[in-house]
Amino acid sequence: MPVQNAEIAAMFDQAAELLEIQGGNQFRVRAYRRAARVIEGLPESVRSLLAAGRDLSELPGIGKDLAGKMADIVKTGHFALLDTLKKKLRGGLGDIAALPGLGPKRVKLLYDKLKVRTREDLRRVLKAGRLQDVKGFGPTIAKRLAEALEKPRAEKRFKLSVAEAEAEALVGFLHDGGRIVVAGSYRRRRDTVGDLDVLVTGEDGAAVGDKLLRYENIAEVLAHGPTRTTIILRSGLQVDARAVPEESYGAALLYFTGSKAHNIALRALAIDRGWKLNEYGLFAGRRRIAGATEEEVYKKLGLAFIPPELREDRGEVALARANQLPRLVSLSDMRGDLHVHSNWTGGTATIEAMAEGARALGYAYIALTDHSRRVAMAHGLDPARLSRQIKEIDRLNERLSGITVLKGIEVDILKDGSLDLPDSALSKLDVVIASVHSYFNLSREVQTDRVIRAMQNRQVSILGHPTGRLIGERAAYEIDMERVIAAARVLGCHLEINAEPDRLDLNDIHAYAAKAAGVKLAISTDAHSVNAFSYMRFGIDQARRGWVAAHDVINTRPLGELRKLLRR
DNA sequence: GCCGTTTTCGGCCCGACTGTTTTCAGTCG
Repeated sequence: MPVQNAEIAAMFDQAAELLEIQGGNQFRVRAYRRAARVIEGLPESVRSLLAAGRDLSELPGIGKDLAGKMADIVKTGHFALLDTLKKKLRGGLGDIAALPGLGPKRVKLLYDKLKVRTREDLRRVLKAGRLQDVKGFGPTIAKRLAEALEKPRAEKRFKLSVAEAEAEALVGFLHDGGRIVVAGSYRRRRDTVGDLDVLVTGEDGAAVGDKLLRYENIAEVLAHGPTRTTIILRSGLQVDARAVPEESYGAALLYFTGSKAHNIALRALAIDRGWKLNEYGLFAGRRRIAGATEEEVYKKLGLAFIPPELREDRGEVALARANQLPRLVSLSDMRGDLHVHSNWTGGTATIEAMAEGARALGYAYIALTDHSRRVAMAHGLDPARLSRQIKEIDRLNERLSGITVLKGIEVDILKDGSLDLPDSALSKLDVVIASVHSYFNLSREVQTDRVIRAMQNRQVSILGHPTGRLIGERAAYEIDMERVIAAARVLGCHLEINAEPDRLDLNDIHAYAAKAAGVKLAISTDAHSVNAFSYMRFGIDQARRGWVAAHDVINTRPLGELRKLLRR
């Protein structure tokens, strides 16, 4: 089992935490954390970068030392420094460091004074009332820790679509004529959101916080000051509301949107010029030289405007400086939806209703891609029903104007990589999506071979939801996406970004890798109802996060061009 | 531990809020 990037990142994060607790150099700690973020965001595995002879120290935030450590980890599966750190602390302290109010200093104190290492240890000293003996621990912290220990350890992230519903309700409640915007990872359109960062402008910041406290869905108030209020909603979603004066709006939006790494990169640019950047503006000495808008701040720093989806410190700052940012795909570029179901196989609407719904959105075409027979639950199509459906679509197209319904199928990839319908049936279609809906737990190698074999069938135009993940419910199946992308490029097969908000599959990183490899993408909703066409925006979000431009996406093309791209 | 249009040493983002303080350290984002 090769070491995954996520595992290397986790090792670096753990090492950072333990170094911090031991009072190590804070900048060394930060270096490990930054490296972890960089590794997580890599479109290729560290293993294959090494195999290709690439110099890891060329990656941002990775120097000679960390490059060597990454190579060691890939080679041995172990991170020697982490093992040493753990040994020093008798197995590590990560268990309690995640508790609210416990940072590195207090964790160290607890260990030094009371030998507390685990949640169990902490529970014991709390019960014995020994926490008061330690300087810096008062009754309030003790109470909060006791409460946190009772709660399940849910560090939960919320699906973007769920966070969006919460955010829209909250903004509706808070809206008061002034500016109000939800920033943070929500504005960067990450596929999951940990909390909502709400920014408001106005003279009376305290009034906004006060109003927030009257919101009906509050479970808990964590902090409430004159400019900042933090609450937890009943859903468990945390909300940080921050009020700033109008002239600081842009700087505050920038700061609150993040990512943290992106902000640090911008602040470093400011320092280079002898300036200071904070949430109130860009300052030369005490003079504010920018801050009312984000555009203004970027311009002063010598950068093109960077769309929020790109602000992950993955090279966007350098490209903005060279004015070479990609022109990202947007919803208005989309001319059709290539993954659409009807009531023939489990959808809620007729083919005609889906076509009408798509036309109302301004689309020029949809591909009707119902399930194949293997998906018995949805009454998937066999060759005979597929033939009938084809005839129905032909008749429909004669009647319809302003939209074309392409004939398609979402054909199941069987266990051995063969397809659920014979070529004789598939060859009558305009669009064939091949998807995995079974045998999720094959080994990485077998699963990858299976999917690539399916793509080798020249009838297949698109690989559907390529990793099979359901956010928060089912992890992606084991699959070597680098091999899949390489095969897609050679075979001329397209990859799907499935925009269904539970899927968002490919994710942003894989989309970036596909684009970088020259593989074209289809962004499609997998709609089972007319309303579900609106999911397209979530797919666009992830594509934009993956630096995808309109010309990288096949369903931005006019129908004639699309037809050529679908032929292999 | 990283990094460089003040380059191989000496910097490294910045402010709000809380609790425990008696002027501020720790945590958090």
